[in-house]
Amino acid sequence: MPEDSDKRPLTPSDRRILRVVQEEGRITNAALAEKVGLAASPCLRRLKALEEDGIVAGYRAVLDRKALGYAIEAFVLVKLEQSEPGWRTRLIERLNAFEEVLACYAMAGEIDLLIHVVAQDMDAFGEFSMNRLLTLPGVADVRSSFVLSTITPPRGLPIPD
Amino acid sequence: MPEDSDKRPLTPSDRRILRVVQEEGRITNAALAEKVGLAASPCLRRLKALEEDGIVAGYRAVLDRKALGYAIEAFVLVKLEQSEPGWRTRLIERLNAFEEVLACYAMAGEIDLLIHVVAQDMDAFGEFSMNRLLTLPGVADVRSSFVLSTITPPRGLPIPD
DNA sequence: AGTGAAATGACCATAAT
DNA sequence: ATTATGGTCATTTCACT
Repeated sequence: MPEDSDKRPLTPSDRRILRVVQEEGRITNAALAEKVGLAASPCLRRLKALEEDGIVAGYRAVLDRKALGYAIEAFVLVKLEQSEPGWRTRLIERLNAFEEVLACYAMAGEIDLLIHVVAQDMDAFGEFSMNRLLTLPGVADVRSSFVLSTITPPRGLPIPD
Repeated sequence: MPEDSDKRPLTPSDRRILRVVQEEGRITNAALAEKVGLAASPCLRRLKALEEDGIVAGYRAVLDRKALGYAIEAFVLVKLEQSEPGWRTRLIERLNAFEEVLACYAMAGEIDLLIHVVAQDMDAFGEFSMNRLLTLPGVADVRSSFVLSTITPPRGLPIPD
């Protein structure tokens, strides 16, 4: 039922625009136009169209995790119990309410959920994991894997030609 | 040895700015100033300072993965072999060269690397995983976990008061 | 191309140290 | 007094029609 509205094919200009704004989200339209080799006016129209179509879903500042005091970054692997219908909605709400959750994915296979998390320190992480995650209704087990270093920092999707 | 230069404490205004730009990275300075209750000029000065200090590391447009034709999103768990010094640098280079890698983390514990990946379809994913990842020198084993749905879409860090 | 809005920098005010 | 904050205004640049 959720249908991909209309997949207008991307023009080469669109692709160039996407490549740039994915890396420099706050670039001015004037500078963007120059980079992609368009005049300002058509460049802005294309960017707006990409936003309109949801291809550009939004813009975010990327903040420095450590500078903000989050020493711990981890991925938490969650197994769920077989449970009543409706668990999903409630669980999503509860998870989204945890500020330390950066992202959460429902997965195929052994692990049911993969949760990307930050915490100020190990104590805070332990409190989150033990007292808040594990006690959620439907959660059977949690296992945590800690990030030692970021080899490839989060970056954009490839934009094929 | 890379030391956190100077941790200027964040003012309440800084925090408000960070909360906003993390969600609306392309907001105009004028609108940002209004939202955080500052005049345009000091607001811009603070934002620039936050960028200067690396607290704001950059800005990115968030693109729609499916709209761009990536049906597959997965996390690949990699185990490495004991290997010669210098493996790390070479491996990082090789990994970064793969466009389908959205992020890659060195992890503590059983799994050595966690790689966030997209692919157009299963064929493309298989080709990447089998022919390109697994054949990298030093890679002992890869296991893939596929994303079924995104429960909490990637969002910003919590900014405490 | 033109008009209104935004960005940017020079300068001032106030308060806390 | 110095430092750190915010404000006002004038000029340049940009967004958008």
